[in-house]
This record gives sequence, structure tokens and C-alpha cells, in this order.
Amino acid sequence: MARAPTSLSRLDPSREAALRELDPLTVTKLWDNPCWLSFRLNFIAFRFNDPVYRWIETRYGLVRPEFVALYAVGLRGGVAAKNIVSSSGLPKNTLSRAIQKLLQRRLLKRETDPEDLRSYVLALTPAGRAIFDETMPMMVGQQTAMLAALTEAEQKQLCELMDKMVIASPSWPADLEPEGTST
Amino acid sequence: MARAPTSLSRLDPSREAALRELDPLTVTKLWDNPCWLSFRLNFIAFRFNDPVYRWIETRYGLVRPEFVALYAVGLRGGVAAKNIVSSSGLPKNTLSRAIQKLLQRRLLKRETDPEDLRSYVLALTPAGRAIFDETMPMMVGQQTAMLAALTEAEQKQLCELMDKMVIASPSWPADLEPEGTST
DNA sequence: CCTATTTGGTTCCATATGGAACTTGACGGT
DNA sequence: ACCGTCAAGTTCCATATGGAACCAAATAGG
Repeated sequence: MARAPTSLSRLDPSREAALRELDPLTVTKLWDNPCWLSFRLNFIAFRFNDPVYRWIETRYGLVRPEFVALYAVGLRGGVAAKNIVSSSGLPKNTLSRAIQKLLQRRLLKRETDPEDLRSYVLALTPAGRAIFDETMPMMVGQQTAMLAALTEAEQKQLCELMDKMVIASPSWPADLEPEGTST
Repeated sequence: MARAPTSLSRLDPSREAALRELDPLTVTKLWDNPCWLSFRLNFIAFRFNDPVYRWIETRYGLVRPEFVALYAVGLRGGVAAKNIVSSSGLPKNTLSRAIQKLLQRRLLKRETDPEDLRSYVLALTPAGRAIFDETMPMMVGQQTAMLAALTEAEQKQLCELMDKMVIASPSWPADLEPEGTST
């Protein structure tokens, strides 16, 4: 598979239009790149993340890791920082700071976990919940816009395919050998 | 669509296994999150980017924006910095620095573009090409591992669905209104 | 042509980031 | 009960990052 499976297959007019809109290098990365998966993932994710985080930043002054934390707690109250760390991939000190900021701004509250005195159980304050409730429709809206090119059935397919991958993810290599370090 | 279309549908054993492997908050973000698309994209992309960039960093001492530039030029020689900027979403000063570093290390060479004297045409040196040629199989390998959970047909489907989205991308909102700023 | 505006690339500087060390509590083995 | 190891969260500090100003060349428009 030297190029993406859909490399230069059909030259329909909508594709032509897209090619004209996009930078030539972007076109190469998307359609003439053996690593089509990662580039398309990053491309689509970026088109979501970038406007969404900019909106949140200008509207609430919340920087990305802060919103990550707020969103996580909004989605599932009672979590601890470590959960947010392992679900987000952000370093733990970055999240520690983000949580401090949210505590200062009274968007988050926390109390020590009686099960483990090192750990804290996090919850949204009403103010935090208000932000969560306001951002959610915006994010869903962006998602809907991005999925609009697909039919309902295709959206379901996409969801299920990603689902399969996610379920298989524990078996993916998380560390690549530094070369020839075979067992 | 209050949760992901595949929320808690089938409770097959492979899913059970995945649920046990993953942090409970990750599970919530993946399967009980109205914004399933963005989280799954980021999740899968992260599982690719993180090991790949760590490998490159430890092996060649190339940091992410540096490798982004090197890879871009490897994929399509003769591009300029601006192309890399617009295809990667990285800020232009970050890329300027990355390119400087690659020039110093003689992985990249450049000459002023006769068409536009402000601009430079970039190309890989043999040393740069060597790195490109070595990293490519590793990246393709990681991609293959990640796609292994899908059948050939499903891989094709996934590729085509992402293709459709990418083609539609120029019509997605790139800036979200700061609220109620209707036309 | 000459000026006004835009664009490719670089530089400046305040700030965010993340590795590593640290503190305190949990846990396993003896 | 005691010690070594590990894990949750914080702090330290060197470095990366990215907005904004900048320079030089291109392009537009009178």
C-alpha cells in the first residue's frame, strides 16, 4: 500500500474542488502518503480541536488542559487527576496546574478521597457546570457539521469502525523498539 | 445523539476486555460522550503519534516540528515553509526554527525560489533522505498494527469515509462565532 | 511608476510545557 | 511493626511554544 487506498481513484468534481482549496502539500499528505491514516486522523482532529479550543479560550479564558480537565469532570464526576491524565495523554504536572487554576476560579471543587488520602475526588461547581453546559452544544454542532458529508448510515459505519479500533487498542504497540532490539 | 451511536450496544467479550484495560474515564469519554468523534479521533491519533514521535526523538534527536518538516519535504520535494505551515497547523515561527535546525544538521537544504525571492525551495540531503527512508517503514508498521483489527474491506471503508470527510472539509466552520453573532 | 497592502520568513519575549525530583500515603513482603 | 517499592499530586527549572512585531519582497490599484 504505497499510497492511500483511495489515492487518485475517482476524480469527481467535489474532489477537484477540495484539491483547489487545499495546499498542494496537504493534498500530497492526504492522498499520496503511505501513512494516510495518521495524517487524516490528525487533519480531521485538528479541524475540530482548533476552532473549538479557540472559542473556549476567547470565551472563558480556559486554556486547553484546563478545559480538558473541566470537560472530563463534567462527563464523569468523582474522577481523580490520575484518571484525567491517563485518559488525555497530558503530563501530570500540566494537569495538576490546570486543576489548580480551575479550583482558584471556583469552576471545580475537590475533597480528599477517603479510600486513598493522596488522591482527590473532583466535581464541578455550578459555575463549572454552566460552562460545560454551554460548550457542549457548540462542540456537538461542530461535530454535526463535520459529519454532514456522510449519510446517517455512513456515520454509523464510521463510528463502528473507530469503535473496533479503539477496542483493539490495548494490543497496539505503545513503545517501539529502538531498532533490532528483538526478544 | 446523546451518546456515541455504538454506546453500550453489544457487550461482546472483546469489548469487555478493552473496558478492563482502559481507565474508567477513558471508557466514559469513548462510549458515553456526545462528542464521540473528536475523542475517538484524538485517542487513535495519540496512540499513533505518541510512540512514533518518541521513537524518532530518541533515535535521531528530532523533535516533533522538525520531523514534521523533514517528513513533508520527503513526501514532496520543492515545497516551501509556508506549505508546511498550512499543511501542519503549526505556527510559522515554530517551523522556521525547525527548518533552521534541520539546515544546521544538514538534513535539509534550500535555495531561494527564483519565482519569489522571499521564499525558499526545500529539499532533503542524502542524510535527511536516509532518515526519511528509515522512519517510513516504522510508521507504516505502526499503522498496519493499528488497522489489524479491521478486515481489508473495513480498512477500505474507513479510508473512504475519512476521504469523504476530508473532501468536505473546506466547508466546515473554521471559526466559531463568539455567540449570537449572527449575520 | 509610486504608494498601500499583503505575504514569506525571522526575531523577540513572555508564557506554557514537560522531565525529573520531591512529598506523602499505600501496599507487599518478611 | 518495619522497610522497600510504588503511586498521587506538586514543585522546580530548563526549554519549547506561539503571539506580535519585524524585514524584505510581491502584488494591487491608482
